Amino acid sequence: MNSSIADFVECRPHKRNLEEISDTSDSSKKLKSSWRSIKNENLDLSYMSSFLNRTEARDAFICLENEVEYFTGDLAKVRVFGKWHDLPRQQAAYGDRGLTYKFSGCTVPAISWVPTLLKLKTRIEDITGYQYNFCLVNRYRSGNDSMGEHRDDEAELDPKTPIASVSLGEPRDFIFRHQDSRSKNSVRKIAPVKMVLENGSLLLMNWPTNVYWFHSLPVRKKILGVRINLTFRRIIPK
DNA sequence: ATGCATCCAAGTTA
DNA sequence: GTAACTTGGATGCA
Repeated sequence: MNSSIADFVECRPHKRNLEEISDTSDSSKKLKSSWRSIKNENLDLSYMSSFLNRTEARDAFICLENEVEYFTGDLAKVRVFGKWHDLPRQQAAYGDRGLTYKFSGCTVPAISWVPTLLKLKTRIEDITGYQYNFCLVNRYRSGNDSMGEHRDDEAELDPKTPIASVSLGEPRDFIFRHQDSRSKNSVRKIAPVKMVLENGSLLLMNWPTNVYWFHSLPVRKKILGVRINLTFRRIIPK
C-alpha cells in the first residue's frame, strides 16, 4: 500500500452541514458542489462522485485486491426456497474486535481491519463526522454478479448513522424502489430512483431511506470488469 | 439473439 | 402465529 490514500486532505462538510448541501452548479462553492443530494418521499441520499480521484481509486482497488479475503465454503452460499445457491458475488466482513454480523442466518465475527479499509474509514469519518466500526465488502466479479433487492435495516445497525458506500472499479447501476411500489400492480406508483455508482464515489444512505426503500444492484450482462463495494456501518455493540 | 423487468418457487427465522 | 428474507428460472417484451 503506498501512502496516497492516507495523504489526501481536503476540507469537507461535517455532518451538521449535510442537510444544507444540495448541489451543484455553483462552481465557486467547492465544498458544496462535491455533494449531490437525491431526495424523494422518505429517501435521502448524499452522493459524492469524486470521493477518490482516479489515482487514489486505482490504488485503493489494487490494494484491496491484495488485502481482502472473501468468504469461502458455507459462508459463500445461501439457501433460498429450499435450494442452495452460490452467492452471486463475493463477500467479506471487517470490523472492530468482537463485533459480529448476522448474515443469512449465520453470525459471522468481523475480522480485524486491513490497512486500506482503515484508511478509507478514517477519510469517511473525517468527511462525514460519523464514526464507523464495521465494513461489509462485496466484490462483483462481472456484470453477471448482482445483489437482489433488500433494505439494510438490521436491528443491530445504528439507524441514524448513514451507511457509507464506497465504489471502486467498474461503474454499476444501482436502483432504489419504495416499499409500497415494488410490484407492477402495487397500489402506489412511485417511480424507482436509478443511479450509477461510479469508480471512486461515496454514497451516504441517510435516515430514513433504509426504512422505506429497497435497493438492488441488477445484473448487467455487458459489464465484464470487477466492482468492489465497501459499505461502512455503525453497529451497536451488544 | 439478447438483455432486461417482472413474477414466482417455501422453509427457516425473528 | 405470521411476516420477512434470499436467488434463479420462466415468461414476455423490445
